[in-house]
Amino acid sequence: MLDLKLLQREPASVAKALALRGSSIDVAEFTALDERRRALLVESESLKGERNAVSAEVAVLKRSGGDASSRIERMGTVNARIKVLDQELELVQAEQNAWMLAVPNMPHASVPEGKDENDNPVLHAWGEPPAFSFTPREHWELGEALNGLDFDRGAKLAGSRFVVMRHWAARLERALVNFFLDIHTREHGYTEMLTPLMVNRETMTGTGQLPKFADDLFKLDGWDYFLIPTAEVPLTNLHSGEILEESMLPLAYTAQTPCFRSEAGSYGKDTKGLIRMHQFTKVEMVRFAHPDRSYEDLELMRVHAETLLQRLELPYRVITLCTGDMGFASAKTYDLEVWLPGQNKYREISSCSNCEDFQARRANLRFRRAGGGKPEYLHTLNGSGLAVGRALVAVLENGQRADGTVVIPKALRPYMDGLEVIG
RNA sequence: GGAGAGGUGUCCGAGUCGGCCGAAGGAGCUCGCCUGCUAAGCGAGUAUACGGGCUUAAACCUGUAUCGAGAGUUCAAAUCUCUCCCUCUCCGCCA
Repeated sequence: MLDLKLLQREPASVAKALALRGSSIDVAEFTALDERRRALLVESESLKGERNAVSAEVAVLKRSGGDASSRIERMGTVNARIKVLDQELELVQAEQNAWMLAVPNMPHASVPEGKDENDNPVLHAWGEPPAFSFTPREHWELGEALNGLDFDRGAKLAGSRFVVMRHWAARLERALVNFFLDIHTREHGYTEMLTPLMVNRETMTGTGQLPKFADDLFKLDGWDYFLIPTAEVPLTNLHSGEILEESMLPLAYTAQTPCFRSEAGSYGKDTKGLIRMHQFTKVEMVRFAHPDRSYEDLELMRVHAETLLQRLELPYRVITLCTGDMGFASAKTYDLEVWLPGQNKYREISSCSNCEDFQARRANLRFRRAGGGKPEYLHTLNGSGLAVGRALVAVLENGQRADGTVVIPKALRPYMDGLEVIG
């Protein structure tokens, strides 16, 4: 959610910033709503002030045995008017709130301008795509041939975009999870968390999934619970409503969770393989940063994600999302794209974003500077570290050999009982 | 699922027959003093949100709201009523 005061003071510059990301707001509509809200508020509050004053007089009169009936009678009409005003006010406030919740975050000044994913500049690349003396296969061929990925049974049990992982594949998934978590907790200073996998409406609103993107979520029938699409949701909402000490910042959390996504609107995209599933595992990093230093935190988090790919010896590149390609809540995002020889292209495996105070305002995440002062919104960041299913894909496709076997990256072997080759 | 207890400010904790409660008291924190040693003493201050006034802005002044959430009764509710949520205890059930 954007700052109400900023919208009141400089609606034109807000609109300009949002236009960069291809989003338009109706400034006139906002201004009209806000002015209406304030007019109602002024009248209602002044009448309530009168009522409070008269009530005090009534109290005095009653205690001294005086007659307060005329004042009480007069308050009857005042109360009727207050009731009408407050009902109207509630409607206007609800409308304004809905309006505010539907507006995306503004891009940071350092974000390159652009229209869509074709305008995302490459920040840097690491590693060389391996050269094969044969035509590299896609991961689902390898996975099925090696009897590890069972898409047929996944479909039988649940439907399309589900998989059953067997034997080495299940083990590899767990190895990746443990490897990622170990590095984040031992070397990067993150605290490992285990959170609910379903959360309530308020939590989903705090990070921005609701109210606008309900179609992307799985909701439980008969319960006001939603399956989390990423651990970002429970982790970022962890301290909602709290006021943290400045000395506690930055807080760094990591969690591995299944992620559930309806993938509505992605029909026909990535229908084969593990790339786009209704359920996938992801290790997430979330940071609660000091607003003065949140962009340093973003660079740090990006490096944390990159470290994992380097240890796995997987070639990748980093792109900066342009203004037109960023997510709803983000002010700046880096995507890590890993090289997939089977597809012969780079595919997203991590997304690291600084949401600044956009989520903090929704979820009421604040801190107080040392030495007192008013609480301020902190900045929230989130990044994949990494998407486990896609990491498994990358390991298979990059490690494959002509005979159909797959070499496991050295860093992962301790997590696989020393196994060096699959197949 | 059954029975009971409870949800108050950063924290702990008082709120009697509804009014003088934004809320006693304590801790913590901030500032000042004192002391001269890692502690103590003294004094003052210390909620948030949204409006209005003033202002370049802030400070400041002022109003309203907030004592789990919502609704109701009343001139007036932390205090009464109802619904819901959450926590705790006991029983049942269960991994």
